Amino acid sequence: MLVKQKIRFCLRDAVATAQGKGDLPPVELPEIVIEHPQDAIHGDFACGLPLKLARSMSLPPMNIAHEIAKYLSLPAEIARFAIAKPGFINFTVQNTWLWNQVETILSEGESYGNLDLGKGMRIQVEFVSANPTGPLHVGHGRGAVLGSTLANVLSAAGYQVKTEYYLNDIGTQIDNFRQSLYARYLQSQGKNVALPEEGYMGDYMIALAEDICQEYGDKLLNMPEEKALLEIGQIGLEKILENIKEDLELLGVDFDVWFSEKTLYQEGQYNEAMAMLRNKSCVVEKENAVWIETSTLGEDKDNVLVRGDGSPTYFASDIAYHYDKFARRGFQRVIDIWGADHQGHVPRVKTAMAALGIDPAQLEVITYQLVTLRRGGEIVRLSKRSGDIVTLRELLEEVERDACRFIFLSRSADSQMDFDVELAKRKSADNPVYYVQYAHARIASILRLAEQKNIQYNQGDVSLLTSDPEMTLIRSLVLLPETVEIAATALQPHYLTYYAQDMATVFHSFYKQCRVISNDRALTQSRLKLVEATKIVLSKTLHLMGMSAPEEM
RNA sequence: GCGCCUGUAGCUCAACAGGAUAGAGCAACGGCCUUCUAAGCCGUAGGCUGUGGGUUCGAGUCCCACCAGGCACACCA
Repeated sequence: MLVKQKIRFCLRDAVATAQGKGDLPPVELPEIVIEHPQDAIHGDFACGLPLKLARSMSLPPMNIAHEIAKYLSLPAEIARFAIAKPGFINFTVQNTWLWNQVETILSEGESYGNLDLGKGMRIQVEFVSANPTGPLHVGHGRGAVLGSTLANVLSAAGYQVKTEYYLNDIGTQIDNFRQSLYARYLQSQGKNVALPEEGYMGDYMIALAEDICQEYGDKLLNMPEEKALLEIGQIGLEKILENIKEDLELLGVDFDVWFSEKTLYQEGQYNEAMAMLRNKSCVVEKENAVWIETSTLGEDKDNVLVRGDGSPTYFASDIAYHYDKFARRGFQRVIDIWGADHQGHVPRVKTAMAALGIDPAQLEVITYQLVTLRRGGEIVRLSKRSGDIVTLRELLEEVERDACRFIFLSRSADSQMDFDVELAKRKSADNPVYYVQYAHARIASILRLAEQKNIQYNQGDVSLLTSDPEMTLIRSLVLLPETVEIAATALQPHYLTYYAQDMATVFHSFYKQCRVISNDRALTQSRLKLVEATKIVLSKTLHLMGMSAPEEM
């Protein structure tokens, strides 16, 4: 159990005791929030509970604090507490506990920081899921980094995580893609044909068509259009999917499952979900189409499930898909990561889940704001169909993977993001990620030197670590578990980037002030333990973020 | 027009479900390498947290109104 939690309990018990003895009025307790004071002078943990209780108890906060204090029985990790105006109770941890944590980190290695929050619960994280009709663009990169990091974090927090990419391999856009590609192919073969009105206009389609010409020649010319369309569509899809997979690999992202939309129609999920909706009588036929009456379920309007031409909409597929996640595969929680342009879709899907008898709270959708791309001062507009896009590949050819991940990760999903390609390229060398990795490499270098000098330190005495830089460093190390906790609970992996930077700052400062390998044999051994623990924590944090922890730079 | 997100230092962003003096990086300025990596350290400067009300012992954070930007409101996905 985290120390934070133990403090929470000891406060709760103290209030209950005080209330039992009649020293405090019997009011209901609010949630007890334990935080880290900004100023170290106030100790390691702080709680403003007396302030929160002042109103309901009609007593001055300082009086409440003193009453609580009378009955506090401190957990072993805490050395002392203090009451501070206007009504805080501050706690300071035992040095022995901090020293023990260094040993704990050394013995646990990179499993340090892992938690049992999820208790093995099965959770799915679905992300990217871009249509295989064109290359990934920069925005998809953001979703990919967000999703893969979140999956790592949840896994560390004790969930059984599966990652998934939903492949839209059927439907209107795929038909459109086929026709666009076929037109480009015919053009490559010297035919004078026009592209479909709303077709995919990007130059990559020309390159793709030429690529197919190289490989297949005029083979597709000599077959009926119907057949050629299907054939070329399949070939094109596979090639683009291959590209998408390469892009994701460059970004260090992979998936446990690639889920094909088409299979929803082949394996019955679609029919089952639709039948269930009909049974709940929230499906009607009107205006020559099949609708779900979402308006009677709390939405603004009804939505079409099956078009006039008999083909299901994306929404219908999505209902079947999520039905599959919960009803067939039994995930207890599902996290979807979508671009903000799908924002409006969230309540509809949740409403449909409720109609299927699935608790909508089991589905959590994280929408990330769109990436605005700049080249210098100029804004680049993104549109796959018009083709004027900056691809993820283009970005990755210019900006290194770890740097790219760090930039995407260091903004909260809610905030719109400016990604200046020029800047990212130019500044790649002083991106914060290198600052963090440099700290790791520096430690590796110290440990190499210790090895060269044949210094054994497993008998090192960590209680020799008493100076400010040393204790500050240990205090930073022990924040890893709660950083994982908050990132996993809030589903906000950007906390990791800030923790990583803090860790590096504290280490670099320690490094400047404390020589590790010195003539003081005993101190050398204890400091070697400390820096090795630091290396573990840095490495773990970098790995959670999907970045490398280099031994040298 | 309805809804969602955002507005914090010159720029890019944080602020741990309301807390103590709002923090980093970059850019600017001034110092620090005969010792384990200077991709580093130490310091200076930079703010009416978009505006106006409200709730609270306490508001960047919650509520209302307004201003500005983004997204979305399809028988596209």
